[in-house]
Amino acid sequence: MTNNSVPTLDDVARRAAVSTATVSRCLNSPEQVSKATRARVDDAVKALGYTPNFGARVMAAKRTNTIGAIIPTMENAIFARGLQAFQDGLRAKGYTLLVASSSYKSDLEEEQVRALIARGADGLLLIGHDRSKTILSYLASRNVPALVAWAHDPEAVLPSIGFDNFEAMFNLACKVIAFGHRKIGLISAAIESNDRARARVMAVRHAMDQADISPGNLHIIETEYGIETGAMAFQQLVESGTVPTVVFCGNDVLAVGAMKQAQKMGFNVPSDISITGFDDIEIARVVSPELCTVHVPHRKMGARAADILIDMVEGHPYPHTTQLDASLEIRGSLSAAPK
Amino acid sequence: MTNNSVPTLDDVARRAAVSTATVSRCLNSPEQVSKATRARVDDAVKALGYTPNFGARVMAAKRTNTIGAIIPTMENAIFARGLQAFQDGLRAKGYTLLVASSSYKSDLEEEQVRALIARGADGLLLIGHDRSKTILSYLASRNVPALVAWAHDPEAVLPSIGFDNFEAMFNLACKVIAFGHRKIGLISAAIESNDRARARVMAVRHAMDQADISPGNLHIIETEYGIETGAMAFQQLVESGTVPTVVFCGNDVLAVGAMKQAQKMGFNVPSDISITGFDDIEIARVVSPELCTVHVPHRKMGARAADILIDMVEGHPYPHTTQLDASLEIRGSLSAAPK
DNA sequence: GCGTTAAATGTAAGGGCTTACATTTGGCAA
DNA sequence: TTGCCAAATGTAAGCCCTTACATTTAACGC
Repeated sequence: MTNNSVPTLDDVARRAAVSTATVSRCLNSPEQVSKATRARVDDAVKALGYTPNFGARVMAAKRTNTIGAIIPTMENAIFARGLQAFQDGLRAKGYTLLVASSSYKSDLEEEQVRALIARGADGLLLIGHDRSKTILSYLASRNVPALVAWAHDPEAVLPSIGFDNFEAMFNLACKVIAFGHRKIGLISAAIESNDRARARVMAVRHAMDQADISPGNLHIIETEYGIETGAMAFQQLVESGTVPTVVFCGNDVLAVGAMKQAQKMGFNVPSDISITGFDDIEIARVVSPELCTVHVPHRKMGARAADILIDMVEGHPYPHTTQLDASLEIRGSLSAAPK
Repeated sequence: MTNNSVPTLDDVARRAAVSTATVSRCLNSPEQVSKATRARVDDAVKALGYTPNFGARVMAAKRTNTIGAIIPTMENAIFARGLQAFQDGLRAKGYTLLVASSSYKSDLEEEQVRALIARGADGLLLIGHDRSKTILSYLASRNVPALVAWAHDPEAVLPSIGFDNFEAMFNLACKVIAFGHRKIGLISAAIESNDRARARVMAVRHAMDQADISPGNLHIIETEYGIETGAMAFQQLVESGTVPTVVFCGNDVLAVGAMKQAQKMGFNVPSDISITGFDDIEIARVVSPELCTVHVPHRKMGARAADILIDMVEGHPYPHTTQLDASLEIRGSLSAAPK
């Protein structure tokens, strides 16, 4: 480079005594360039410390090799883990991940969708099916493929990969009911605009219905995500009336909070109160008793999501929905209902 | 737009009957445009569903409003939490976060640095000071400001925000030694190219030295990050010779693994063996006994890091190093050494 | 050595935006 | 009314790549 600024394709071309087109080809489809030339160009690239200008590249090629992901929060281990696998999958195929978080707020999510697309995301990973028509039509109009993860709904417009939240929770609930539980507490994440949480609640209701347990025996508390909030919710649950014999929790974090609080309040888990979670993150095995929960294959989901989304972006065929199995993990925090 | 493709500035300009320059100004410095015109342009933007083309914008403006962060892994709650705060801070000032993870590998980190810069990151957040000269000079040559977090070293080339890993661990070690412990185990993350881990190990050594405890009384096991690996490391430690009365762990996750394993092997924590962690993530309070650890202000660090990095990027003055306090959390997993 | 063809390389046209500079407009003092 | 100046707006030059198309080179069979 003649001056002290960042080198461009032109500088490389000049130094290697070839045209810019050849340099570009060296970088993008080396097989089209003769060995000798390629070597010369590579040397020049190295000597100048050249890195292609992203903006220019995007403009010229109309592709960014960037995939955006919008998750509710990075602080939930479940998303972090899935996302790590997702990123590894993307990296393996030359894509970069752009992450944004919506804090479980749908207007924020909408903003993030726009931001990511504005930045040229070739495709988007979203969590759950709940979102406004606005977003959907925006996605459609911009022609950006989007994949929904952590949910499974063959009916939905967007393709998805995930497990059946309803079914998984339903299975758990049936199991719990078979253990003799009739007075049931449920600590859930906010249900509005969170189809996963909603499905889980509905599943418990449905299982109770099938077992002829009056809906009046179900007490639901909605709260934010967190150990603390789980603990508070448990306390509220207990103080607000009859003590349940089992408390379903929308996820492991809430469950751990609930369990801690139960123990603090003098209940024995599980002989006084059983507690169940959802997700099977590491913390589930760390508490004692170990948390009975639903195992979700986060990593697998992330990895597969990467493959599918890339197929979508590159125009290859892909499955509209991919269902993974979520399995019950019956552990110490669940036992028969006290007499 | 005349055809069915994505609308451009030109389309907006035409529809609002102004020049492209005016539209651009409306978007970037609205105060330069008269109210009436602005309204007209805004309408056109909305009507067309216009979103600026990122690539073009980057090319023309040479700024991306993007900050890159390279963390070892998203799966460690400590980074996830700090990063969430970091992102919130960036968002508040109109920046977007680009995340990459290096899996604790320095060559991978180097690759990611290049990738992020190639994508136009205006600034970079890195973890820890350990990295090759290559990276440093690359950063310098590209003129991209970088801030180091989770570490504090006034001597280092790169500005940093964090706490003094050595001092924090030293304080903890002194406390532990004051409890009468002499046979000491240490489970650490890999030390090579991880200055935080190294500082923590050195701190224990130093504290022992000061207390005239022979270095022979220290047994160190290096292992990867994870609950499982922590458990295995503990087992290895115990089986490889004299049983220590205390086991320092490089972080909470390892510590939890170690504690679980200790209990599984029939040790009582803390009366047989004390165990300490580092980070004070949620899990530390979930295990029983609660984990004695060092509290690190992750969120604060993330938030401050965002502010500082933006100042760097925008050319404002900023502190070369910012030290935060890491405080001891003496909890149940630490007690006096057994007689 | 010639023609034919494939491989290698070059030429140059965008791509959508920002911004320096040029021009127009409108308000206001004289 | 005129002239001046600031505010508002317009014009057009890049920014740095990729790629369609054009051209040159090399290889090969005869």
